[in-house]
Amino acid sequence: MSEELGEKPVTGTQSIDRACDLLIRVINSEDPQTLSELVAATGLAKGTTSRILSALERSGLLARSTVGGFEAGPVLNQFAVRGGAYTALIGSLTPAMERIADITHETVSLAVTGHNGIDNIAQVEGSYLLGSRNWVGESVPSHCSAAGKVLIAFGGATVPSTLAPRTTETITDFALLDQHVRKAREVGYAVIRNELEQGLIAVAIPVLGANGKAIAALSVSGPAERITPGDELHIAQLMRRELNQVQGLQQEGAA
Amino acid sequence: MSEELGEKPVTGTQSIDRACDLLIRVINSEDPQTLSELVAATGLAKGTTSRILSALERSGLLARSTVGGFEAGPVLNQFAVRGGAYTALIGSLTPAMERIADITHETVSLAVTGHNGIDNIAQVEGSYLLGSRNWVGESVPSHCSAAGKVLIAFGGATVPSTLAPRTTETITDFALLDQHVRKAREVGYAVIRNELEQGLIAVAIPVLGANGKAIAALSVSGPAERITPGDELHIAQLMRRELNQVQGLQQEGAA
DNA sequence: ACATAGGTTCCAGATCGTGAAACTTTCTCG
DNA sequence: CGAGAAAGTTTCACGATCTGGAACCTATGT
Repeated sequence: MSEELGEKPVTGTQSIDRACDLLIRVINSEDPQTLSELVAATGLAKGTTSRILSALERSGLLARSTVGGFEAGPVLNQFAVRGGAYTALIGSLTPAMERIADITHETVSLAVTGHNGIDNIAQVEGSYLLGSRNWVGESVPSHCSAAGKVLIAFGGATVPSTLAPRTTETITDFALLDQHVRKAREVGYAVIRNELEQGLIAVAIPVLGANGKAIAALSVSGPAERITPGDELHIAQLMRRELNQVQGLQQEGAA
Repeated sequence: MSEELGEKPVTGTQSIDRACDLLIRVINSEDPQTLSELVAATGLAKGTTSRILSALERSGLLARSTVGGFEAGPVLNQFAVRGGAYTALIGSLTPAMERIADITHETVSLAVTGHNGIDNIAQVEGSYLLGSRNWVGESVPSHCSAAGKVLIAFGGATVPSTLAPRTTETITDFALLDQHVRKAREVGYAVIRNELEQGLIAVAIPVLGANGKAIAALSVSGPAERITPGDELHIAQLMRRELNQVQGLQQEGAA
């Protein structure tokens, strides 16, 4: 999903690249992945795939599920219970997110720049029945996410190499995206209206780290019926206010 | 740490094995690991190590820390926020663990069989000041852990290939370990007294899965001054009683 | 018992990874 | 500020290592 022309070929790691690809496919899958599924998905030879998976299993990164197929192994699950790098950040911002959710009644999300787009790492539900579902652990392209736009605007992410459309209103033009990014840098927040999904509005502000660059983005999202263009500034200001109250703590979350 | 004589050589994955080793070293380290440190630790050539780490970084499994050195990358951190495989198990048993801690005032731990020994995946502190520190995310050898003994006894782990001593009382004799394991299977719980650390006593019972095998172990641990041999049965019975109350939920945790 | 799908092992061949050294970049300290 | 060292990256020829097809297992279902 990121092999663009002009990229240097990168040589000397074929087998490792394949192993990484397999590993990531498995750990990003909800269900255990069987050898055959992985062979089909990657196009590798069956023997090769089997050998690589066995190596990953031997190291404890993967394990065979009792129901058949591969899943994350003890080494990774153990890593997960230790918490990972985002826990400090999430911990410091959760109270602010809860207050924002209380006031707006909308879903509040925390996102960081991931390996392939913007990763949602925490979420607090609003009280409305109609709201964003829980997408913690999922990624979205940066150009059609409010969090993505502010992260780009404040040095926390780079412009993606392609602007794939998600709706008819998704920004697919680099110049237009640049305009939105400049605007975000100017006003301190970014918005998406129907750009990720029809009817979905989101407003995001950057969470700035010690070096002045965005390390994360805080966002409020809800349906177009409830969040009007006139609400955007108000929501952004609310988020900024709440975020400022934990500004001291926020720094630890950086790194 | 597990290359014993008699193991089949396993060929065809040298580079992948090296990559896994590097990856695991990095994610199991508290601090970012620099290239030089990893070169020194693994004995690999500098160029080779650099190339492998670059590949792991490219895939998002590792990332370069802002302070220098490698740390877990976005792909793994994202995996961690999704929770990993143990969350269901931990969630279902936490209430029971809290009640046990309330009654005994001692530290209660939950452990599973890991890739290299017994992994502690959850812990509830007792009220005593003197107690086990938090060792969630750490592993201990199965032969000197109460959890390890019951896991072996109830089919949830295998006897390690070597019995390394941790104290003068650590079991280093396979026959003696077998006696302890049989005893555990007979009475339904296992104990360590000074075998992991001088003065540390622990009592563990198995958490049985759908197939009748142990999927985890619940344990209470504290200093020898407080947990006398006479208390062991009592503690085991208490744990069993509390565990039985969530028996229905427990099954989901299997897998 | 047979057939089928899913998975593992084998093997010869050449592709791919290796390591030493050269090179570049980033610190460190006089 | 500049020299020197330390840390990291790239290069390249060589041959060890990985590859993929096919044979070989082994469950599972009919």
